[in-house]
Amino acid sequence: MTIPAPPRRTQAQRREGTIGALLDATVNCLAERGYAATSTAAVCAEAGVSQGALFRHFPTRQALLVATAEHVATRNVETFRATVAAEVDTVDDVVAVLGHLRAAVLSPANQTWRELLVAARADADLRAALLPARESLQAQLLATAGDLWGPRLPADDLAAVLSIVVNMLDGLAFSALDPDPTAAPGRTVERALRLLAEMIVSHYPQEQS
Amino acid sequence: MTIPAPPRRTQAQRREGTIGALLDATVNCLAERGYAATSTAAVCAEAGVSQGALFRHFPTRQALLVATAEHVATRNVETFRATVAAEVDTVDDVVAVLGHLRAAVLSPANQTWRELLVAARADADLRAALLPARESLQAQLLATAGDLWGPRLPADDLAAVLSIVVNMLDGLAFSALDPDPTAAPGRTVERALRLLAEMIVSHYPQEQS
DNA sequence: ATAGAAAGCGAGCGGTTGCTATCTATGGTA
DNA sequence: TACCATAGATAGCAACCGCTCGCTTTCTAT
Repeated sequence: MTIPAPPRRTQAQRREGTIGALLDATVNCLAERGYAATSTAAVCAEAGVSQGALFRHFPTRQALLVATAEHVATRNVETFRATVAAEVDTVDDVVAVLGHLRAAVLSPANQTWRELLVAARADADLRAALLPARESLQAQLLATAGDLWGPRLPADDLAAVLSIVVNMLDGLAFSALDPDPTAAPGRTVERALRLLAEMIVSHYPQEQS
Repeated sequence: MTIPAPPRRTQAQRREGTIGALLDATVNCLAERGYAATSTAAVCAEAGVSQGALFRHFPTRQALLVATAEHVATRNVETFRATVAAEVDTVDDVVAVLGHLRAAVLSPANQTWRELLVAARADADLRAALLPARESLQAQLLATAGDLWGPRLPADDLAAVLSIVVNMLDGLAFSALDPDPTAAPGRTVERALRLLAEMIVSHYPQEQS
């Protein structure tokens, strides 16, 4: 009948725990319900934490969102890095990479990032906070792509190809109205990705090995 | 000292006038301040109309936004149609068309459409209202592109190319953090557009005339 | 053991939101 | 003219928002 002894945690552990829960909850809320519906109350409910706890660690809602942005930015970099860790020679290889990238772009972390991006358009402070994270993300993405394609094409062209690919995938994700965008809305997306792969490979033929 | 005689307007004219003013005001609010800041009060202030007038013609805020979506959808079709009304033979021609398309995508009407797109992700009713408009828009876009490129490449490939182009431009617009995305954030966007044009032209060489 | 600091809680405050109820003004109709 | 339906204006309501404040609980240092 006795209440089980609560686990003993140091203050830093408690702090880190609730902050982590709040950040994860914010990511979930943003990805599932969108920016407007991500109220402090909703985040606290999802995190299993009171509002007082939230405002102890984040002075304002905006601060929480900025912290969440930086949180998912690092996650996204890791995801991308893990996604393109493959050899690319044939068209099918490129198609496979594009498919994996597409799945990564549709992940909750990237969904959250996108939600924050559009919100930043109407919020100068959030925009200022997102800019460096975005540049760092792009730089790391470029470096990762360089490891894969470096010898195959000049650096400027690599940035251009990357811009085409990621912006297309982002545009696809932004404009997706269906709850599951990978479901069959016609094959034109798959066809477009394969066409893009063919164009890239034929425009930059592999070095003779 | 007498108040100048108010112009005599029929009821239908009054109705149409305020509805038009409300729709235009909603487009402006969405494009400039974003979805969340587009409150009924803000729209009414921008339109120079009372809230009572708004709720007479639109039973709910959502209905206003849905009507606005259909409003800008037709506008966007016209814009696109006017944008691609050019001959395309050389790479420079394609680059020019892509540039015009980019400008069109960054226009307020398309900005509004994008704002509604992301809002629809968290709003089933708005999503249901946007779906047919989106399909119609895509179909008309495809038809227009067919007039330009029809003899040059098979229909399936045309849809794929179109998907690549518009999704890339959309992604570019969505991810733009700067107030003026056309300003010089490096030349990589221009480079990417030119590269894309080269790829398209070389992949689908023009028919011998 | 005890005092102080940090973490967490939840009631509540001012402000804004979408929307309604009530009233007046205006155009159509006999 | 008299009458009515429609259009528009104004005031205000209930709900929700971000955020604050006083309080209790939990860890740390002496």
